[in-house]
Amino acid sequence: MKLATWNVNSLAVRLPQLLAWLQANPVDAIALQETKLTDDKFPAAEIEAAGYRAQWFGQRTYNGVALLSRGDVADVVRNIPGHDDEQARVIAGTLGDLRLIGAYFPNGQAPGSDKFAYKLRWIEALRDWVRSELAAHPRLVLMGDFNIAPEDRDVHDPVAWAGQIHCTDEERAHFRDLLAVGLVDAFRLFDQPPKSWTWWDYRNLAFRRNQGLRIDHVLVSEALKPQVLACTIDKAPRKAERPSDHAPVVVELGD
DNA sequence: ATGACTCCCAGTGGGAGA
Repeated sequence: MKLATWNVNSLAVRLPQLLAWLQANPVDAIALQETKLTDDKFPAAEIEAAGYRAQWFGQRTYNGVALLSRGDVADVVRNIPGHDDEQARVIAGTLGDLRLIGAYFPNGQAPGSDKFAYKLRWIEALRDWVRSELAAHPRLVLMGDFNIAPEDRDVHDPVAWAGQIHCTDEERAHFRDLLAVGLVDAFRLFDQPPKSWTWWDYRNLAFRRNQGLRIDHVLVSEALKPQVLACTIDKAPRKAERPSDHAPVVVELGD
């Protein structure tokens, strides 16, 4: 079984690339972030024609998430129950005996800003909810754009990024608190090439220079950890014409 | 270097992203 997460930075723009990627990488499920579409504009027909069922939850201009899967998902949840939020950032569903949660974490803009405070509160609410989800669903995957580079080795220039958004001690502590509910970073279960990133700035020839951050993650529950066979970043879509600034992350689970 | 690019909604510019 293969799962993926990809911040597409506008599904309206990236739909052809998504469909091509799914044809080349027929994963069992994929979580999408930054669809930037109201629900009435979601391209459900095109996605169904490509062989995927879809659940979606969006809004105009910003945010928006979706969960695509080969089979039907059950018990779909949109956003964090009990956490009032105008922003469409979470979609969850159960595929077989796997609980899948796709999330688009707030950017946070700058340490000390209102958006930064919102980011931290949002992560705390997510953590509390994921803890309860884990109790009900031991086989759980939390994947998406976390907007956090967990360690310095996830940053192309840790000195320049020190204390900057995505790299602050507070964000990293919140990431560790999330792991502490019983999750593990699937990417770090394996030896990985140095300078592995999932996002590269559109500016500065950042992709060509491989100047990026690893901010998109797949976290698996302790119960799933023994079944993780591989976790990789697919840089190919970042080389396309009009790419998203993020690359997909793919995880393979054994039986 | 308070830059750079891309997307969106706007409307011939500006906010946000990361």
